[in-house]
Amino acid sequence: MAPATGKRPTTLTDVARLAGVSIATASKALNGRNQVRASTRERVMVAAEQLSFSPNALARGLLAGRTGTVGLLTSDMEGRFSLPILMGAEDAFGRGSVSVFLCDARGDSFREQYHVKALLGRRVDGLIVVGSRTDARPPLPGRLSVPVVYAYSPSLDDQDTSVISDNVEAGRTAVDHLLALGRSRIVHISGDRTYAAARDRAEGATAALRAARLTPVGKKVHFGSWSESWGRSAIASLLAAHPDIDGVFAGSDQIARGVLEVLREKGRAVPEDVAVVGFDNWAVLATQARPQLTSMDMQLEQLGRRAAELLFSAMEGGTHPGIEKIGCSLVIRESTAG
Amino acid sequence: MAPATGKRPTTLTDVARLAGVSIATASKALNGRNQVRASTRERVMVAAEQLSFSPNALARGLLAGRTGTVGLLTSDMEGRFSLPILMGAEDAFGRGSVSVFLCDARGDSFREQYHVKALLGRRVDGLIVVGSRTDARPPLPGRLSVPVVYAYSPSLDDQDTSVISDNVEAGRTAVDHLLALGRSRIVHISGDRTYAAARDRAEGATAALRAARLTPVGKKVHFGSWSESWGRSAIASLLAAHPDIDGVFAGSDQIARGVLEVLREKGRAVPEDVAVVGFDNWAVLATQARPQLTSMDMQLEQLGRRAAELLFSAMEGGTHPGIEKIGCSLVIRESTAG
DNA sequence: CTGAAAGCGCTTACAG
DNA sequence: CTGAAAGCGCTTACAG
Repeated sequence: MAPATGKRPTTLTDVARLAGVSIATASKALNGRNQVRASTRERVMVAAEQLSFSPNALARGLLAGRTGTVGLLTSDMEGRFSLPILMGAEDAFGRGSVSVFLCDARGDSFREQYHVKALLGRRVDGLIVVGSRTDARPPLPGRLSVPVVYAYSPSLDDQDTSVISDNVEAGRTAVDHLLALGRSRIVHISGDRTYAAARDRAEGATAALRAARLTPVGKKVHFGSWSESWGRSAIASLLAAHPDIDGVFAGSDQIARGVLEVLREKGRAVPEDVAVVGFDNWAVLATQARPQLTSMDMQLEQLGRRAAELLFSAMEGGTHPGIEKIGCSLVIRESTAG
Repeated sequence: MAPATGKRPTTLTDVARLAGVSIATASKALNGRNQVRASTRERVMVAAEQLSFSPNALARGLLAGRTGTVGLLTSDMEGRFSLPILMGAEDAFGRGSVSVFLCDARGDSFREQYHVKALLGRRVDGLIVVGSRTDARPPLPGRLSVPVVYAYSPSLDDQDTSVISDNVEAGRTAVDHLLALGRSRIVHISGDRTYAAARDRAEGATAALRAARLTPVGKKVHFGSWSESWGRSAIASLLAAHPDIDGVFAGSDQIARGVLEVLREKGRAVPEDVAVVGFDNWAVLATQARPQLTSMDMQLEQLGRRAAELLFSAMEGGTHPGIEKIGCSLVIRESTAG
């Protein structure tokens, strides 16, 4: 049925008729083929402009076998991870060519299947799959007809192409920063240990301490949950047992916010008495903390850009099996900078 | 060129050949037309299954004149508003039929134009435009060939279809809640007054107070910015001038968090001494506050559902000029519940 | 330089 | 019940 707002979209036939040429010539004129007389091209362009002609990408895609469309499949319901990745991917693909469409599977594998089918049915040229956590995930089932790049959360199949943040190195960087400030009574308070993100960051943090011939205060990493309330209760009991703590590496900015709050209440000055590093560099939390929070940034836009580059290359026939890691950067604010 | 991962997608022709029928019959069998013998249908189904045939939506769309695709154009870079709206829209369109693709214009009208062109070129059946703030926005330029629904942020053209949250009523609801708790020394601390959201909520709040023959403490609404730090400084100076404040309506959960923090520091018990209501019901902030924060919820999923319904109806030829308002709901937590 | 024709993958009257 | 044919809107060899 006809759309409410109007007139059926103009077609190349309309343009050709108005310009008084065949559709073949109109097509060539519009696509910059050079077997067209300048004046003819001009007439066609004017006609197209006048009718605000916009070529039907469906027809084009049908012919070309590629649609200039990429699907980004996410399960990140808050969009905290996937939107920056989407932006990075869009940037990498650039304006002129490829469009990225985002679908949300909400962590439901049935819905994921549905979206994959819908996207493939619409003949996207490739797929970027963004996980909601950094743990490796099963690859999309079935033999897919287009290349796939896994971002943020790698595929379990090491023949697939994956791009992730280097959480181990980030843990090391965070602790090295505290060490460089002269801190030596350092604790690592992190989130749910069932998350690879928690374990990886802890691994890096522990390695950095070990390299400095130190062990974490309390002799272990303190796993819990990704929440402010865990940050509060963890730091409270740690301070009671180890009043000499002088550095905290928190597994997330939420945890760090809880830590900062309790440090304030206990009268510990940050960063003078205790320096604090968070993780995620989530602006809403980090810049509004007292003091403002130093945090590790996963560089998600860059991750998205890289995912797009790898996908583009794969669409051209390239192969990139394995996991590529993107470095995280340290964003220094008041909580470690005085 | 051929995609790296493989074989060109199977076509109806492949299926028909394997089943030993014509493509016309294969098509009818697959689409449940009833002019097909049961055993033939069965053979075709098996063949399609075996080749994991997925019909080319481009070809279908070309024929049908509609693609079963809707574009959701957002400018909300954090996704806090647009992702819930996306989910609501997906739900409303249901599984079987329409897919929603999200594009991010990042508040840049050039990029918005680009995305609109890309979406229309791909022949979406309709467009949902989601703003980043509640202020009315200029309509998409040009005569579009598909219906458009504006969500969250209405179109300035009252002939367009818009769905928004009822911020005025929400302001009233929040204050009525405080009044019902017996509070009478109420302040409203809100965000940037250049935002319609701030002004609308303030209008509702003021009306509710007036209806109770009260004026806000300090005789005015306290506008500032959408941040915790503004919440902190605003409540601090208000408490100094008006120590008898017993209720706070904050224009956002971020502001409310700042308010709660200072109330704690000043030794005011919440909700016993001062009851606090926030706005947005942003789980990360509201559930981790001390005490947990009562907040107004804009029901964005419902807003998305309604936008999808209106768009669907418009695609069928219906018209719905004007602005439809979705009610916000009060989510009661400890900060007003004792 | 220009246009008639074939074809991308599908659906739908229309004959048989 | 089945299939040959036309056609959706476009592009691209191929003749002229």
